[in-house]
Amino acid sequence: MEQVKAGSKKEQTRERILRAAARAIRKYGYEGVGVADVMKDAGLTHGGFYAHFDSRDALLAAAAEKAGLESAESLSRALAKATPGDELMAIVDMYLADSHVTAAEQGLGCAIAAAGTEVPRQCPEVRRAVSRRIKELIGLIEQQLPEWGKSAAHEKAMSVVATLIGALLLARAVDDPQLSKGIRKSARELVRGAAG
Amino acid sequence: MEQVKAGSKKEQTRERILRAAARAIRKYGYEGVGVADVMKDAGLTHGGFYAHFDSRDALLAAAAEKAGLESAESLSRALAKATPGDELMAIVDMYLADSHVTAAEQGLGCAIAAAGTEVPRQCPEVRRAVSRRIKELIGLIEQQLPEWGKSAAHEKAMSVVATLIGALLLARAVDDPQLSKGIRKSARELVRGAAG
DNA sequence: TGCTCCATATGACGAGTATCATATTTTCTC
DNA sequence: GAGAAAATATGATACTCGTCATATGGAGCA
Repeated sequence: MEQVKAGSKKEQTRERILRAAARAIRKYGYEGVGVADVMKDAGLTHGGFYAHFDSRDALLAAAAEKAGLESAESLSRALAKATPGDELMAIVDMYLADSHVTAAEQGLGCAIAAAGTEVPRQCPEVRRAVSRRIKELIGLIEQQLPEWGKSAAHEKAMSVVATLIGALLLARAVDDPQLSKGIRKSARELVRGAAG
Repeated sequence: MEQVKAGSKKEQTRERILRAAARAIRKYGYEGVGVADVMKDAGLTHGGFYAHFDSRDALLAAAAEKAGLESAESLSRALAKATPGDELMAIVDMYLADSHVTAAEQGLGCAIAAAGTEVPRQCPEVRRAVSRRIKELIGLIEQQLPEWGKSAAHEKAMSVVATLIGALLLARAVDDPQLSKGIRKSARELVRGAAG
């Protein structure tokens, strides 16, 4: 793929396609991302797609990266607004909120909880992007656990991320709203106990 | 769909199709289950499929149920072999073992960790089957937490299941084997701390 | 052995897919 | 404003998918 000047028209279009693809991943999963639909969502027709990406897989990899960046930004915003000393639970409460359960339907929220089980079947580029994103997420949680040593904080952060993602996955999967709420509440308590 | 006599030839064939479909869900996810491939895997040709199931969705729902039953049996076997008093950690260690990370590639292991993020997009029958299966799993863990009261055990069980599934999802998604192992180890410690 | 019925196979249809060659429109430069 | 270059649209190809109508085969019974 050739070089594209920053800020050029083509670059802006590429960005629109990428945003649409990131939305599609959260809404429909990796397998559900169709070139034609993404292009339509970006306000374009399907044919021009290959002027921007070498293949559908290349799009998926770039979109996975994009989705990760968007989520990290969202977490950083929540962190900035949190009351000092309570940053971890602010993240947890945001992640396990009702609105995050339904967010995927609108193409918003955590892409790992929305399509994570498809990642092992994706091309290496996607897997690499997602792995990077997961490490970032762990690092972000790790920084909110200052009372433990660096190594212990890292250990705890990994399990906290696992609990959050697992809880959101289950909360979205079950068709019983009360169970969905119960799962998230209990995950919150588990994290609080482990971090407090 | 008409009634089928138990033990009849047709029933046996239906069972073969179902097993093949359950394998396919774990290998390729719900969206990756194709009627033709499943039939071929069951040793049949694609056309005869509709003599056994009304639609692909009906197959998915039945296969989700089947996959849940298979996993429950597997857990029960592990439970029977565990040393008394250590049942919970026996389950945890089996669930987070190296072999379970790679199991999906062979169509084995937990279907929720293999295709759970696709469940919200499936038909109501699939969602119902999966919800039932999740409740069973929570109940099974709950029974291994006798030192807590019934209500507290249920609370804890939900978060334990979330942690296990989240950890396995992440361990399968990342392309760094060391990180995969670290995530599972830390999840194990979190569960041990919460249950011990 | 011959007939009937159940189970499975063959083959086809229409819709949707990724991909690409080519045409058209838009944008920029002189 | 005219011509050049970039960006996007049109249309086609080859393929896969779920679904179904119909044909074939084989088992059990007379």
